[in-house]
Amino acid sequence: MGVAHDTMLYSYLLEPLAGSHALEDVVLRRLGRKLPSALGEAAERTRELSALLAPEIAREDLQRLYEEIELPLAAVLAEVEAVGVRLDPQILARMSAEFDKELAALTGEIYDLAGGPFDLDSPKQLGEILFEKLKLPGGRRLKKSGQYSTEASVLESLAERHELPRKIIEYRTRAKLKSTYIDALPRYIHPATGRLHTSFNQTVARTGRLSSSNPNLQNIPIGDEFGLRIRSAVVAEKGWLLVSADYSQIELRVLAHMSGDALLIEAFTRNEDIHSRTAQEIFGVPAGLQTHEHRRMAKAINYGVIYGLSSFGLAGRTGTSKTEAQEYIDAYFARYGKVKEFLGGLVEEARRNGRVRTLFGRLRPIPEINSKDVAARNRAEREAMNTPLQGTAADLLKLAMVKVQARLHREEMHTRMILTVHDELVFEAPKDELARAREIVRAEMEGVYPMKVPLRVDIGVGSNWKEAK
DNA sequence: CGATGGTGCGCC
DNA sequence: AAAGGGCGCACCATCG
Ligand SMILES: Nc1ccn([C@H]2C[C@H](O)[C@@H](COP(=O)(O)OP(=O)(O)OP(=O)(O)O)O2)c(=O)n1
Ligand SMILES: [Mg+2]
Ligand SMILES: [Mg+2]
Repeated sequence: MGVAHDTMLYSYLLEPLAGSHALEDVVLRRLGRKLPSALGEAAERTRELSALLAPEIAREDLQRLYEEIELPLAAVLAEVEAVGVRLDPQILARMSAEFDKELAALTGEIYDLAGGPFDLDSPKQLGEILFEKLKLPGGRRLKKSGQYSTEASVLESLAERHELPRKIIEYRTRAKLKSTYIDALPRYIHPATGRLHTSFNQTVARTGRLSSSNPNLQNIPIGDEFGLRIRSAVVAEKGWLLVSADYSQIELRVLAHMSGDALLIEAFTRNEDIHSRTAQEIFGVPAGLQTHEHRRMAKAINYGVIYGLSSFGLAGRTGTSKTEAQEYIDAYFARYGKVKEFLGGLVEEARRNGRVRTLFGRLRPIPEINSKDVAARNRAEREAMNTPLQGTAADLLKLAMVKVQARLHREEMHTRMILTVHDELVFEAPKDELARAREIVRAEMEGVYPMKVPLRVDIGVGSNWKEAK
């Protein structure tokens, strides 16, 4: 027997902002009573709940999203979680010892520079040392706690006045990698399978994205050499290979489709790389000479500008003046005229309906859109601009997951899906199935849903995740 | 002692 | 952080 009504998915689709969609909470919220502990009565309440929610799903036009995407996806996710990923604990064990030494040395240097020991993991203590004891300039106060801000960008701005801030940044970066990944991940290896089994949460993100927890495998480092080493610890079984398939410039392509902007559509029809072009424009580096870091920063700028980055924010990130930043933003939207119109239309839609939808009809309420609090309202406008694009990209990947998995099953392949990261799927394939697996993945992902622009997927293969990307 | 809030930061 | 969006986790500080 299959599943007919999934109240958790119903609830999430109807109220994506709700904090919980656990049966107990949904019964309380929607039926106004406590879920009985007696199983027979609990079953009655559950049936009553599904009878309430199913027609609402239909009224809100969420039926196809539920039947064709979310419900079949739940089964796919269960499989992906059960398969798990292999981790090479030796790579991380070596790094742990290495980081121990490095962190100890950094700690000593920092105490010397600070004129005494303190808790390096305490931003509160660090702030007092920097701005009171050492009397460094600035000292912006945080809103909620009144503490001094000690985040990396603040420390960076202090770096020319004192050696300490750089050391702190170095310490923080190393400590973060060690505590969150190097030491934490091996503890999650399941004794029975010898693999890592994350949870992919289907009812958490307000835009329709999936999230991953315990452990989170959607934020495995990639940034610098150490990050790459950590990523290389996610490995394929002997005789198998990892295949990574990541949509190229996905939300930009979604934007091109939804806005209908001719120039953006033409760019993708010509197979151009907008991130790389932005890198060239901002840093003056031609495509051939760009590092991953260049493209990554350019990507952040592209999405930042689209989703409401201010001239202040852009100037802070690029080091240019606020005036120049504003000129860049203006030029950006002047170039893509219909993009500006389209984003404005989303804000209008939110004002009118109190909510926005993705291409597939997924809903997100924007409750603060008419707020009198300027900050809250501005934030709501940015949410209204972001959600249809981020959410449509999520819908596309979810649909692709369902299709790819169906195809792998239908063709009785041994290739298995092991990870999903927003616009990327990772598979583990037996070496002799590799070519076929690649074909299937590319075909199903690129053909998932025909759009005004082609969808492109970058596919890589390797014995570990770093190599495959 | 555990829960909660805040800060900071890893990724997309 | 006043002003890209979306997450989860580690750690400190504080509260009850
Ligand atoms: N700083 C960032 C990075 C990513 N994203 C969103 C938009 C991207 O489309 C999506 C997927 O992230 P990718 O890193 O895969 O970015 P792209 O798909 O745009 O580029 P690429 O061609 O490198 O895959 O996540 C974002 O909003 N802000
Ligand atoms: Mg991508
Ligand atoms: Mg990606």
